[in-house]
Amino acid sequence: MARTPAKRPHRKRPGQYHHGDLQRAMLEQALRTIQTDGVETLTLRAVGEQLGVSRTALYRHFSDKQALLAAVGREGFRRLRIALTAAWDEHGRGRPGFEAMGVAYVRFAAAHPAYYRVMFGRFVESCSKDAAFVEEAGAAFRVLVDSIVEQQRAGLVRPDDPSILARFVWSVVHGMAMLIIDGQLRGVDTGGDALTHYAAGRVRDAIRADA
Amino acid sequence: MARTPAKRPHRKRPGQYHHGDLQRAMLEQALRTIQTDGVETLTLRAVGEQLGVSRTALYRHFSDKQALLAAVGREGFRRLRIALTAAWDEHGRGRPGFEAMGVAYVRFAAAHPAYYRVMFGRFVESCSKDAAFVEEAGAAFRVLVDSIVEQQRAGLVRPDDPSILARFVWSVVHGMAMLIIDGQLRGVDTGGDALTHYAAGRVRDAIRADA
DNA sequence: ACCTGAACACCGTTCAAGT
DNA sequence: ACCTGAACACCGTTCAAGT
Repeated sequence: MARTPAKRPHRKRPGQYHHGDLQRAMLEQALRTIQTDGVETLTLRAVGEQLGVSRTALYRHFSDKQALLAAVGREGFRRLRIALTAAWDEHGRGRPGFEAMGVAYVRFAAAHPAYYRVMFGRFVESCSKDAAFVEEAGAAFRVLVDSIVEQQRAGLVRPDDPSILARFVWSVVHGMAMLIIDGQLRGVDTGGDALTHYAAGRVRDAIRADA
Repeated sequence: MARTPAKRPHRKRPGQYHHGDLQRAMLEQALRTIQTDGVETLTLRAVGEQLGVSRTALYRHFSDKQALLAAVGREGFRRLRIALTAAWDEHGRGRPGFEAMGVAYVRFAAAHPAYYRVMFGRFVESCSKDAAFVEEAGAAFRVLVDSIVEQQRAGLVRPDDPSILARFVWSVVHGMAMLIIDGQLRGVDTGGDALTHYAAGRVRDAIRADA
């Protein structure tokens, strides 16, 4: 998976007044905080403080806290889409590629749980007003739909409506991702590897053309 | 589905000092608020105020806000389990019964989204310390596992490890439930009926013994 | 045993003022 | 244009005191 190095956003020098690229720095700082401490403990005050900037400086660059979170979620969907495309391409754009996509999806969620929580769940309601967020989420979903259409053309997948088929597969990976993130599999299959592998086989049987 | 009438918890009379059954009243009031306004807007202060009681009275009955939410989630799992058992029993404890369980699961989530959000997602971490919560969640899961074992004995379902098979099915319904609740299907299949119906057929093919 | 009221340490957000 | 500082209206939680 393409991993962007977690470079720390620079603190403002005490002397200078302007930060430089405060918008970007705030997004990165929010990301770091969310990844280490979770979304629920993210405060605008702390973000400002860690950048050596007033706690209200954020409002010059984001309309409010929700807008900051929408930007985080949007970045998450971008990374997820890249991970999915890479898996699909690198494994031959067929059944193995499709399975690799599923694995990549679950791994992304397991590796960036806080990220994933911002992308889905409870913020989405307010994020749905953010056009860029919706667009990025749609782009990620389209990778899945396209891969299904391509497999249907190759006679690998049953010729049902691709978008409902995609929503079914999405449900499976999303469900696994959430169960893993919420620690619902803790103890029996913490990372969800056994489940992911098993589900890959079941989904293959569920959607194959030659059933 | 068995629906408990949403009887409003009684306000304390201004004159009297003791409320009576404040613990129960607070749980019910929290439920009402969550169902109408969502979890994120639930405040202990409002709960107290609506019951005509001081905003700190709650601490006599719950250790903190998390404990209140754990009690809500626990009640949610109880109702979900009852709905699942009813669907399974009333449709013949076979393939139709299993499909009815799946439908009942998704319907429960769609009908009580805020409930479902408390049961899963982000609170679970702290709820996992609450023994009663964990027990109730386990009981609901066991209904699913038992139904799978029963179908395996009848030769209807492939003889894989029942618990991993159950986790796969759980992922499917949980994934659908979350997508519906988060409004991710809004516009195309808002209530998720088309998806639920389609998924039922796919899951049947995925887990059938005579594949 | 059960509840209150004031107090504490937090929030997000606004707005006039500074640079 | 960008940032600050004080202020406002909220939170959850603690704790001594009342009934």
